[in-house]
Amino acid sequence: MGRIPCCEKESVKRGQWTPEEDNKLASYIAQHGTKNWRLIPKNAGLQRCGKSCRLRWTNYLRPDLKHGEFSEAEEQIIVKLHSVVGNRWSLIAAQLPGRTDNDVKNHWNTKLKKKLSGMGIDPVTHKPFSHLMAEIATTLAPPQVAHLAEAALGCFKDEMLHLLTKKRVEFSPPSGSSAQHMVMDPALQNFPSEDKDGTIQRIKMGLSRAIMQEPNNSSDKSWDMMLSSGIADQQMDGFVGACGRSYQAVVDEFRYDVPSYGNEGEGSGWSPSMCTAGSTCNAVPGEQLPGRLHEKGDEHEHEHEDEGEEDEIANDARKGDGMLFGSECMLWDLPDDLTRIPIV
DNA sequence: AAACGTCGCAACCGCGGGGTA
DNA sequence: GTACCCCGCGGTTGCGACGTT
Repeated sequence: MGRIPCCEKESVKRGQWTPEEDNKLASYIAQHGTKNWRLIPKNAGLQRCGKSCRLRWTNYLRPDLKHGEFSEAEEQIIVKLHSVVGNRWSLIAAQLPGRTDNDVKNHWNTKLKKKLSGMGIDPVTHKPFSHLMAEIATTLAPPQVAHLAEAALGCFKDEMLHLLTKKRVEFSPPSGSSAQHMVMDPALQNFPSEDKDGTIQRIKMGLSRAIMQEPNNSSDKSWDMMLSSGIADQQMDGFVGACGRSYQAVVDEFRYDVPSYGNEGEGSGWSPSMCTAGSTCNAVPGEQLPGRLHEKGDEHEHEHEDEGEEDEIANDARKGDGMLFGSECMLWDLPDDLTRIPIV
């Protein structure tokens, strides 16, 4: 027995709302409120189903809605709350006055996910990619670690390269399983011309560093930052209550899981200072670091950068003093043959 | 200028929870 | 206890706008 449809599909209009329909709905709700959505379209003279009306009202017509760009503070709140509750958009939206769950969800899917990925942070777990790799790698024997590095290159390179070049580059995973078989497919043979900024080198270094990196200790910093960078205590109380978990549980999860999204100082929350909590990174907030991945809008930023950049990266790496790859600091000490990508 | 690809937003869909008779 | 109704939620899709070739 199937569910009874909310309306007769044949008799209702679907698709974009016209200004006339908006007016009818808005003026009806202004007079009668939003009780019983099933009756609203009928009474308002609309050929729409109640569900469609509710959606239109809650996502677009409501007078208290904020339209337009998300502020940086809002973005930080979304990211932080998402790291605690995941895709519970309504919960997250409830902490952002004037924003709907649909807004938040769309913004997350179209912007924030990419932003985090571009910073080397897995948008699902909110951990740096390198952490995920390191967690797996610590349980593996050295030969398996080599395989992991290889697999990781296969998995991440498409996304990474797309983010960096804004071009879809199709690769097939290397067919061999050992590091010595790490020969890129023909598509990559053409890549060196696009690797002027050392993209491939960075990916190689980042992944291999990731594997060698010790999982680091978390700190209280991220939580403190969260409270100080946009979410008031009171707001957080409400949120913690709404997500059905104890305050301490949420705090603990933040302390354990979340990289330092917030500001180290007055700089932007999205600055390169978004290093892993407890990392040794000593990056200066706001300073453009060599390993930072590009964002839309600064795609050409590094086009003509100092040619000594690669040396600088290598030096940093040798010193082990926390060069930034994506968003965090990693150590570099993997044999060349595990990471070598032949560049023709 | 046209064709094609990508992006972002609005809207839809199906499921599940809560309330009620 | 259960059947039904209404509503909210999260995932997905459609389509116009915009950018690139």
